[in-house]
Amino acid sequence: MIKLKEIAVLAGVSQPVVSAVLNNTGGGIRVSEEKRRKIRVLADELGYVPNYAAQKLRGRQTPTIGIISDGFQNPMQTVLVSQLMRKFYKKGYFVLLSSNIDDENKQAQGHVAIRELLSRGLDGVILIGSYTQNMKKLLNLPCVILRNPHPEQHFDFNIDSETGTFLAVKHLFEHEHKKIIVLDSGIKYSGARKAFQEADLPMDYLKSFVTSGREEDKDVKDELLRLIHDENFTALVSSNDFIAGRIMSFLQSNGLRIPEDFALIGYNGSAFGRFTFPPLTTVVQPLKLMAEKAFELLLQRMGKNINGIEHCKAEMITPYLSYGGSCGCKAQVVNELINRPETFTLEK
Amino acid sequence: MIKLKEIAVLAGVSQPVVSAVLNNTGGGIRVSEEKRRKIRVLADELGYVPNYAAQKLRGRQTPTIGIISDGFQNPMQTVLVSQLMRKFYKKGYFVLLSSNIDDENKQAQGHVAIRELLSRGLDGVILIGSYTQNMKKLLNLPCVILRNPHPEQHFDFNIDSETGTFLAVKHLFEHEHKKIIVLDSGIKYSGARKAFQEADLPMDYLKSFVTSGREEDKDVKDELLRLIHDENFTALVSSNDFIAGRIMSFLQSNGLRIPEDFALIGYNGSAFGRFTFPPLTTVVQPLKLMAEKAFELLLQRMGKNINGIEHCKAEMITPYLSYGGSCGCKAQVVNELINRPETFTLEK
DNA sequence: ATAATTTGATTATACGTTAAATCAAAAAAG
DNA sequence: CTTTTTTGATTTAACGTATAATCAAATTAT
Repeated sequence: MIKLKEIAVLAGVSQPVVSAVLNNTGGGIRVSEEKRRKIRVLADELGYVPNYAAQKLRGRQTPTIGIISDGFQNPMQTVLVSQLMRKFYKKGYFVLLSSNIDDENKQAQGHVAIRELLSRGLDGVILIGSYTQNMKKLLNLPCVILRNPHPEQHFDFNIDSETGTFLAVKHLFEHEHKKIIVLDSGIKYSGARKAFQEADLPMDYLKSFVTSGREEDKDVKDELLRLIHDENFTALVSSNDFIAGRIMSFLQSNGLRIPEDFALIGYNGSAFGRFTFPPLTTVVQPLKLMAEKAFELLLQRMGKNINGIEHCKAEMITPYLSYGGSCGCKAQVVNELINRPETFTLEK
Repeated sequence: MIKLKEIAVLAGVSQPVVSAVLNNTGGGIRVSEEKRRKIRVLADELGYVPNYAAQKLRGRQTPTIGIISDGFQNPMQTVLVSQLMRKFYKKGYFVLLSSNIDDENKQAQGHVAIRELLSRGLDGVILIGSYTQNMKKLLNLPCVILRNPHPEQHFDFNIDSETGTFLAVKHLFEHEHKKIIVLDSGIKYSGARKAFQEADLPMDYLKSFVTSGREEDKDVKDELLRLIHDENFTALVSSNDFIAGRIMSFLQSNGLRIPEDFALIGYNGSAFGRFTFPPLTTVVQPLKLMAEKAFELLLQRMGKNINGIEHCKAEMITPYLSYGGSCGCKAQVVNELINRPETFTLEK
């Protein structure tokens, strides 16, 4: 790698002159126009790239944000990451991404990703997904934590899945559905329970049902048909849009009309829901909003130099419904973002 | 930020001793067990994090790979990125990601992402997607370029989309289909043409057809039904799996049976194809293979210190078919990876 | 008892950069 | 013509770390 000194020798000047020229920074140094040109040409020809380590050591800051996610395949996370990158770029920050994949297996080795990233000189960090406790002491700089699934751990923003199904079920009530299946037995199911309690409906009108959505899940399909035909369940809230789509196809191929005979609501707001027929009504996770909030909060914390972890906000973000035709509404679909159909970007 | 010298003062030793202890590195320095313990405890308590810039400047190398993609929302790219990260992590490399989003708008500003990333001390780079010419001279270190859409630019590996549709159409021939619709007018359509030429079938048996897959695309739906009912087209190769799924739903709700009345083949091998009914036969893009090849090639080039761009391989990678039931095959679906249903990981 | 070795450290130095302090020569001001 | 200012630089120092060179004291060998 070529360095300033080498350029300086070739240009017949001292090394600080080269530095001053290439950085357009005074530093009190004045250089003649002729030499400036010469230096710039040389730097270009030799392909000079500044040594970051040296610059950084000397105190020069390209303000940099680290985003550490526990994976880049989950579309929710990639949406968050993309949104955040865009925002920080616009604000003049450089963004470094890394992942703590596999760290679960290597607890002993420590959190390579975060350690490495930190040591590369960050001004702030956004942590997405799970992280383990000993990241804590490493994080002695401003950070914001998103969507941490472990309840005993900290987070700043998390999406309120419970309210998601709560809203979905309440909406189905508006379409006169009383017997409803929910594809979850955990937090999303509990949101449905709340809606039933609030509406004073008997709990056996609410069916929890778990399926992988796999092709060979034959029992599940039979059971689904039984619930519909024998027990008169008339609607279903899925745990994600893909499975909702699959169930839609399955029921349609069994002669049921959606939504006339059976109503469906998906979950996640994935763009895929705009490609079923009828389009899915779905619970949208406001990832853009979440990114926006995380962005603002991190800027704030960096300004005040607050080391995030001790001051977590633990704010829940409420999902909302996007109406396709599958729930029984007259479909009023806004097709904002369909140009990248396999992307996960339905949110308004 | 705490530094070695401060620990040294507190421990009552000189700074190099602290360095030696915390790095477990001889350097010729011997330290008593008692002081070692003391130093380690102090470092832990004070939350010492080494200054990367200084370490790097001093010559310490955590071997690092940069991956620069033109976006992290496209599932194809995130699969590539995830695969590559995993491989490099296993090999002991640290991976930094960045994106050249928005750089198109800021030509003048130069390629911030790549510049910043480079200056952070990389040993090799993987470029995914498009890049512009002046990245070239920045890239004076080993690199591998994937999937470059611009034909006038270099690449090492690219997926042969033409052969994808070629294979799909040939497969439909095996199921006795003769009149086939292809949802593309570009390179994928050209693959279909080749298959028709090879089979000596008239070109008007092949219909090119472009749709956004949008809900409101009413003309397209009418035209599709017309082609099927009036012109006896019996099969379709889609440009992606979502649209294939949407068409499947649409046709089913119009009383057509898949695959008995009409056969469908998707494109991309997205996991979503396992959630339609019947599951989609789809053209799988061998992203894992691509990642594997890129990984190997970069290691090779780093070993030999070859600066990629001048030595691009321009190797095409051939897609393959994964058989669901939608083409007419007895569905023999392997559900390897369905536990993350909205992920893009069908590949075997 | 003296020389040689081992132990446990210290001091000096270099990595590439940038900013501050300094300086010589030329130009402008008195 | 001398003094001051301006121009165009050079030299020095510092960022935090890690290694090499050095060194004093303690231990072992002769």
